[in-house]
Amino acid sequence: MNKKEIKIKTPEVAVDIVIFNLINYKLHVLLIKMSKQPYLNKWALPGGLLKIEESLDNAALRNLQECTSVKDVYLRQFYTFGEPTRDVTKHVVSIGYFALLHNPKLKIINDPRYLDINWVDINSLPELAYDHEQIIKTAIKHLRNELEYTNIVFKLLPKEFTLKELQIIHEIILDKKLDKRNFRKQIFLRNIIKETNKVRINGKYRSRLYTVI
Amino acid sequence: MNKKEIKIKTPEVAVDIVIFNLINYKLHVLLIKMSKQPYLNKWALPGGLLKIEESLDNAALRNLQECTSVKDVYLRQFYTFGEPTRDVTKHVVSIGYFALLHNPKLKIINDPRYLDINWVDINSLPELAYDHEQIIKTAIKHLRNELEYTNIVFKLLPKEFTLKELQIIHEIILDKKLDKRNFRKQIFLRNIIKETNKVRINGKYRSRLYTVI
DNA sequence: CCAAAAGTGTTGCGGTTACACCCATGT
DNA sequence: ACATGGGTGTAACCGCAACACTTTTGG
Repeated sequence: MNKKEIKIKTPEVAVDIVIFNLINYKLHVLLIKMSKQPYLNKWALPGGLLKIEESLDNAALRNLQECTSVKDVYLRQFYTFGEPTRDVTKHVVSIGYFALLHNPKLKIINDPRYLDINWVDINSLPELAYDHEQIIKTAIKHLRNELEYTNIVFKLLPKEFTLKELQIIHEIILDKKLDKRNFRKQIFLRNIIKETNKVRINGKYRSRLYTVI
Repeated sequence: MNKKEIKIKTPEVAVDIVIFNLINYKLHVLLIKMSKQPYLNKWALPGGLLKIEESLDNAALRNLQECTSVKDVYLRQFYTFGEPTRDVTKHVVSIGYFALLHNPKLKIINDPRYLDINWVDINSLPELAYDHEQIIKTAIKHLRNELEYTNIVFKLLPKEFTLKELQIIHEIILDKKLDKRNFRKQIFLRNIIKETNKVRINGKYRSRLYTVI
């Protein structure tokens, strides 16, 4: 008698994490390559089943930390995906989280479920396992929406950043060009950053560094 | 050998529905009284376990229709609650939905889980089972938020309504007084309602009825 | 004639947008 | 000297908020 024969069929619960990171002024997400059928060699989001007596936020953080070494991370639930067909093998309801962080170290993969791990530009996603493309698209919408109400964008930047960088991130997430002077006016008006006395030297150009208040 | 002994412990999945309705110009939610320990005689939200191979939206609609007779209903997922302690007996992850409707017929209760069913003013909630108070509070926040972006508020009104009624709903949900002239200007500007040639007579007063475009 | 609700416009302010030139520096 | 990016201010416009009186009608 093995487990499968006696298992009572109920939907299972998982979390999937859309981990955003900015590389070369492009928004990337962390993907892992799967080691098992039916999604062998397909890319997918990090994630996994919720453990009994574990909170959703914990499960998200745990799965995040299996891939990256991070301390201060913005991690937020944004939507739950439950179509019975989203996983071809069984019915799994997945709670979507997105994370914002800045160039974290990736951990060596020691998870047998994963063959590889990589940052992928959100504009050049490969074919993804499950409904993970939809999850990423939905995450981007929520990220865009939150940008307008919160200061989460700083989580994608290093401690010290230039105004140009800050503007570019806004442009990427909102997917439109912004006016330099209006952008700076607005930022200063909101009183959320302050000058440092440092300057970033980039070739012959130098620009002032700022930091979050 | 019974089921309990061989059951593999995993979190279960449920949906809970916050059904909003407007009664006497007050926002109400539908609550049911529970028939079983440990929440015997406690009020709770309608809801129930997700069936295998059932979509979340379907589960929400099914549970909604067990209580009310509705055709056109606005039903929307807003957040997922998964604290292991939210149900004292087992670990249930619950996907929260809210529904907007106008004075639906309540069905006779034929669900053995329910002793009673009732509309309750959101400002005089009794002590609730599980974390349902938190779920309702969260639903109200999301309702308020959506009000600013969408036209969902009409789902709480009859087909034909007065501008006064429309304004009152906005005031209730936003929890603040609005200026009559500004409100009407805005509504007309948005081009979302049109005049009917009917008039509501209320005692000695009469006001024009409008309908959604 | 008085009380109560319906209905109707204008003005001012504040925030957003549009827009162009100078500076510093490395080649 | 010139090419490139960094940095800065003003004017027009639009949406939002504040605000009060007239009309109707039942008692």
